[in-house]
Amino acid sequence: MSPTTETLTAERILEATEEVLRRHGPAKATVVDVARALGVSHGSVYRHFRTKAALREAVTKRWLDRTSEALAGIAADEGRDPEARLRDWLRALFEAKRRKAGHDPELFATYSVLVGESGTVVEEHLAELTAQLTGIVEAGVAAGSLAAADPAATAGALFHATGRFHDPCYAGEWKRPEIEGELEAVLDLMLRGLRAPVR
Amino acid sequence: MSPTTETLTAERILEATEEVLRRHGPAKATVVDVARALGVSHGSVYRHFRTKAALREAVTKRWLDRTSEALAGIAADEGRDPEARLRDWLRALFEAKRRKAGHDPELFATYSVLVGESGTVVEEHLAELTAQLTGIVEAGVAAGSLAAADPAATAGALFHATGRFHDPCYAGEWKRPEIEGELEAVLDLMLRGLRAPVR
DNA sequence: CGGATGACAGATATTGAAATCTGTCATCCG
DNA sequence: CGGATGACAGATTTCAATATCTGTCATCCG
Repeated sequence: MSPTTETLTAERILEATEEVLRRHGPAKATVVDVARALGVSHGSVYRHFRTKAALREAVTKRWLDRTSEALAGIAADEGRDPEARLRDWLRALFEAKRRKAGHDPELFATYSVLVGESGTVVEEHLAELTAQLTGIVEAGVAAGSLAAADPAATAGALFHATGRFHDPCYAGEWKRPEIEGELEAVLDLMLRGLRAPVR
Repeated sequence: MSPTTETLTAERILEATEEVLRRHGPAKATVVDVARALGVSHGSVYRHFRTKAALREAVTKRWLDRTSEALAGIAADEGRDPEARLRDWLRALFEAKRRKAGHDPELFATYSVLVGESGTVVEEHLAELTAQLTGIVEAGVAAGSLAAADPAATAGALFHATGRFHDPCYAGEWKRPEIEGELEAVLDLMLRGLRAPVR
């Protein structure tokens, strides 16, 4: 089962890096460890990723992209009521984060550190999420059920106002049982404001 | 004016501790430093505060109480329109935090660390702030200008939804120029939902 | 007597020498 | 020739010895 028989691809390096990060944590995971796990020299890893930071960013991007893709399904479900989609999307974002943080806190902490390092990648991820939200708000405006002068700004406000329920810096709060009710209270307050006045 | 001539009070110890924290930062400030600054032995400090943690908590409490008192003025101004008071209170909270973080980032970071250590004290501070907010919401409900079935829950939602604009973990964001507009967008969205429907 | 002191034990932090890591590149191999 | 290698320099981390700190308490002093 010598891994050296397969070609060394960026993909295989990323998988090995995830494994090394899972095992050693963000502080102790080294490029040498990754190379060792793949049975190659560390020089070979540098052929595919210019720096250790670039390698870590690529791992972070993969992880963030998995979240985006899961949510894209809800955002794109054109058949459903936009208000319900908005609620479900924000609830799904919260549940996904909470599940990860609760199920494997160390791995979640590891990725939180990576996210803190990877400026550009994170910005793009947040832009993608906000774009999905904007799409839902626009659908609501088009259908006449939601009122928003500037859907993109409104989506931003929705995302910022729910930070407590998706930002890793609040991960400790997600264990408290009241947290679900707190999300519902924020959702109720905001959606009351978003609903188009009945004429 | 040798300080040794004055009596050693909890108050004087707190002042000296603030000074030592300001100078050395949270990691390097020791009880021995505080005693040295006061010209006494460190055993004397332990006569007034059972542990180093208790001393740090007392310093934290003083700092947090200063913020609460400044905001209490806005919350208690019964003469003004509750919606305007709500906006001003949340804006004042944001401005106070932003000013501190911008003016002396090191000191702000120091207090952020202390806040992270001082569980109970911080909980009480948050309870006090939420109580002030609840008072404003109740005044609005009483005046008929705001609609809230459960003012305390609504106040909690308002506080949670504006976390981005007062929680120290977002201090880095407060330097961006767009941040003021983002707060206004969140306030607009929430206050639209809070406003009592015109009959 | 009530409050301040400083010696002390165990816990924590600092320090500097040795080990390891990052990133490069001349060299090797299929 | 194109990709893998491992020696290397400089940066970073580890580790163990050393120093400092926390919290207690028997003792001292006004």
